[in-house]
Amino acid sequence: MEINNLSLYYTLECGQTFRWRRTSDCSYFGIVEENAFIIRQHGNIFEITSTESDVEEWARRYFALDIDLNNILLEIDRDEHIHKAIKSCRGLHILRQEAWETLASYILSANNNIPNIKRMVENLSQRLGERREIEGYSGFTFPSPSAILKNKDIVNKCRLGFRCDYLIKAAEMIREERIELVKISRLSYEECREELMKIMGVGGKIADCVALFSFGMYEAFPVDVWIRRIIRNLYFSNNKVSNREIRHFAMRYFGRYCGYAQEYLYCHYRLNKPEGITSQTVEQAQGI
DNA sequence: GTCCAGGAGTGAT
DNA sequence: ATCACTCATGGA
Repeated sequence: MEINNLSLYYTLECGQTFRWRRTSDCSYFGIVEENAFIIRQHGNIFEITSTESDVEEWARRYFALDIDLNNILLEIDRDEHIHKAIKSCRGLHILRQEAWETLASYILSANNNIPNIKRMVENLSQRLGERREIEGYSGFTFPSPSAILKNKDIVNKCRLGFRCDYLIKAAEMIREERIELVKISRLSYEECREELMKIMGVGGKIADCVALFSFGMYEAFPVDVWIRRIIRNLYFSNNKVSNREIRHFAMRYFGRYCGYAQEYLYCHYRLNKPEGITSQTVEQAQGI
């Protein structure tokens, strides 16, 4: 299918999802909900192979192709810093990911790094998810709350550290319907954030990640150590400033699509200056 | 051995 | 409200 202005590299490797693997020929293999996918990009032509029947409909939803990305980027393009990030991460879309997996993954992200988060998510999936295969690649679905609760002993062996209890308590809240993610997704952003923060192990940052990366609430601005550094450096002359102040500043400064500003800044400052990824690799992965 | 990683809970002030 | 401390794990 033809999709304009979508970069698989920036979209799948900017850190919003932990479930995609770049293959040797720079296509991507991943499991999303119940299905396995392989996506190949040649410029603006995307070849999607999947166990899912309607891949075009899936892609429209998952990559949020209904949004007007150019208009969003125009609105957040406030100065030369963000302008540079927008230009360098061309084609980065914020995904609409499944809510439970997103919540669980970001609970595991606390005081953790991306390779280790990926390892933990993969560990859980291998042990408690269902196997899916496509074109010789295989992976596992992310375990449901009930699958996790039926196998707490196995969860305890997944090396989740202090986050293990948080994950199990969150799964209990979901199963007991004390938290209903579908309902929460329909609330206003502020109410949504408040509800998510009732979950043990979910503070403001993780609530914002779920709101942004699952519910498409672009007014959310998650503040992690990297975005904190970036904002402090670019807009506060490295002066002392709290995470709350950073968040309020960014929401006011970038406006209703500040979540996109957050992701472009994060991606630009992390992914475009990576160790181990040469610019050549980047270009290959971009499908140039 | 030390420091850091897409933080959050707890308790003291 | 804001601080300091702690939490388990793996990599540099």
